[in-house]
Amino acid sequence: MPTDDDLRARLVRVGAELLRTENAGSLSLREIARRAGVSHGAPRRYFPTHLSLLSAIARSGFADLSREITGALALCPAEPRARITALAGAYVRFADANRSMFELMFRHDLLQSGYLGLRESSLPLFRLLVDLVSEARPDLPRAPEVTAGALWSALHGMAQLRNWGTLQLATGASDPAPFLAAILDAHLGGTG
Amino acid sequence: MPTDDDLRARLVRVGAELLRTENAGSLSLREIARRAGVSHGAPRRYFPTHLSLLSAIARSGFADLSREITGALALCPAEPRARITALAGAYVRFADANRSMFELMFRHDLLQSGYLGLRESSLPLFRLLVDLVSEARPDLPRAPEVTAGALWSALHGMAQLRNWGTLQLATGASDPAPFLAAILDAHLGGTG
DNA sequence: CGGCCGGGTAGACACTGTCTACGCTGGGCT
DNA sequence: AGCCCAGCGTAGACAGTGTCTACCCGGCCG
Repeated sequence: MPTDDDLRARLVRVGAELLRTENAGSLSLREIARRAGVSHGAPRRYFPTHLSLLSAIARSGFADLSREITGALALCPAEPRARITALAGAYVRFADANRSMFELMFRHDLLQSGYLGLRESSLPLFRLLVDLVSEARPDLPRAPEVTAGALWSALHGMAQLRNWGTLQLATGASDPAPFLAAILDAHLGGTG
Repeated sequence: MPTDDDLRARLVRVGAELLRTENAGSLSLREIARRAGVSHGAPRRYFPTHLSLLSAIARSGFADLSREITGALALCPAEPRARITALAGAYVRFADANRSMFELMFRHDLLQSGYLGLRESSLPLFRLLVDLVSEARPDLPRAPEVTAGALWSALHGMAQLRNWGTLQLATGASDPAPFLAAILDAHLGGTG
């Protein structure tokens, strides 16, 4: 239980923990400060504004997501299609397991998106996807960036709609697997 | 300029207008009341809580989206593939043109999603998409709900990622058309 | 005419984010 | 040694917010 590190990191960690029980809207600066055991003015030393603290928390969320994805890729065969499947599964699973964090991570109104290069946090993920796509299907008629962008859109939208509950309500299916399979098959072709 | 209708409708309209310049996070109850020319306690007569007012505003957003989509479908040939393309274009265009409203519409943390059947507001849209899909490709191996869900996920995710700016940043393309084409081709097959 | 009730006002309360002035504490310099 | 200062955190103020409550006023019905 590392409580002896610097306040900056502690605030981010406390915020991320709080995000597992509270929703993104109720992540108040003062509450984070309280749980971190400091006064409400203390965070200001490290984060000039509420939004910048939230941005740092979101950034830690991207790091977690990155970890989960690389973790899933580690224990999966080298075949590109299987790797894309693993990546997609990890993405959707993360969104399911960390609903509030996932929502915060893509809330540009809360996030002063330029701060700390937050928007860029997802670029490595995208590049990885581009590589996997062009490896899996070097024969695609479109640029791999386009296919990868479409694929990512589908993953992200599915995570979001599931997070909102609409997809389950509309289709009656709570298992994301069929949709994932449909998306991957559609963009990468068949089951091969 | 209808300012003579009841306060309930006026509040929703003022909120929607405000949402064209402010972002979803700063849609305060008191500000809406001010712009509507009433005291800060007045909305409470019609909306017991801030969230319920926001939900009503989001609902009006779904109505607008619905209008735009049916409008786009009206001036488009009866061929199903073309109609799906029109629907998709209208969806993404709406998200682009009404960024804050689009974001509010899918903010489950703000929206007490059960209120006024908000979640259900998107069901007709989905059913329409299911019908169009099964009409366009009656030979698909999967249930049309699955394909429609995957398609909707892709549309929605693309709108969201574009709203956030990531897709443009990652791919360098600001035109949604190639991605839309890729998505539609992937799920509906070729250009036929 | 009198009561009443829908619909709006105004003030209070706890809470928030931000700003500012103030302490403490430890380390480096003369 | 003595001092001073920068770094770090505290505490209070301020405007603004959502919610709650008491009040008020005008039009309606009996």
